Amino acid sequence: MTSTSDNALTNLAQEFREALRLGVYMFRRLDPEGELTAAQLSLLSMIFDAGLRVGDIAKNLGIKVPSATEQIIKLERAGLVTRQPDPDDSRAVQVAITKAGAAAVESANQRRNAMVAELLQGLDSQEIEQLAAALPVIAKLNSSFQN
Amino acid sequence: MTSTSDNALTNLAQEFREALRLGVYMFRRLDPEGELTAAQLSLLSMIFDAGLRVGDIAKNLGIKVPSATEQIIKLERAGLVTRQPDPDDSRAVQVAITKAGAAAVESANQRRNAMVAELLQGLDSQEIEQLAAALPVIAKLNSSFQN
DNA sequence: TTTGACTTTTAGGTACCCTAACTATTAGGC
DNA sequence: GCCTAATAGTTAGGGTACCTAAAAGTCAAA
Repeated sequence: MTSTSDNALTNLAQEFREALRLGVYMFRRLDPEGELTAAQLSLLSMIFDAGLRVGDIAKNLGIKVPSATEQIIKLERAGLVTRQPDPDDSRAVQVAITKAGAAAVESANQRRNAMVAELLQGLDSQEIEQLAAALPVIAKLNSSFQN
Repeated sequence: MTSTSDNALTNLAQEFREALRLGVYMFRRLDPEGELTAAQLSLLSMIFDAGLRVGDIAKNLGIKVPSATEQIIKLERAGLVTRQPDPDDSRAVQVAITKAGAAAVESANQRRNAMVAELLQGLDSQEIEQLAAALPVIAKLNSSFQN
């Protein structure tokens, strides 16, 4: 009989979903005047250190390949990434960040982090600790939800 | 000198944003075959117990009134909500859930909660506690980010 | 060397959000 | 009792970011 713990887990699931739902809105509203949208920043951050192929980007973002292509083309037009055929596989395309792209990422991250950090100042030290302790758990959940 | 704690807060902000970013994708993929989209479920859940006016719904969802109107009209066409003029204020519109709407919410919540609960089973008891402790904190952050 | 599997792009849609402008109703000052 | 200002919602038009289906090019293996 695990019905009690099952139920507790379901309640937690409900709360988690609710927190996530609101988080979606918060995430979207962070720095809406900024030079990069949330989706663009996510993509650029991913290739910040090393270039990736379109398929890898799509996979890491959790979106389909055509959606990734679309974003990448927009970023290329804005001069923030380059697209070059993969020397080892001519079917594939290597996407790399440009200097302008890297600068945009850093500036956007700075602005958004400052906004969130300001929100965090409304928390007391215990809440800060609770949040910090849970972030790795959430990251684990996110990574365990593949497909 | 608060530069050290400022920096810690900024790091936490970065981690939090990252968790949220991944959470957005997870949230989007929950039960994509379901009868209700995530946005529809959020709206219907909100009026599950008692009807609300369009403006209240928009406010609670964190979206603008025209966006709420649009969703509500779609739900009305699907037979999941009703729209009736507020007897106390003829400008206002009361949105209430129908039986079909309530049934759809319960079924959708059940499916989604089950999916998340299954993910939660991959956590140990300490991680469960850490997550549970942080959810109210995240809710507080979400609600403190208005506009 | 042909066939089937991959990688990406193109084409056409959909969901969900926005601002600006409009209609209808209410409420307050005179 | 009016006129005006504020409020509630809808309509119109637009944008972002996702999707599926299908096409085009390349690879790899029988």
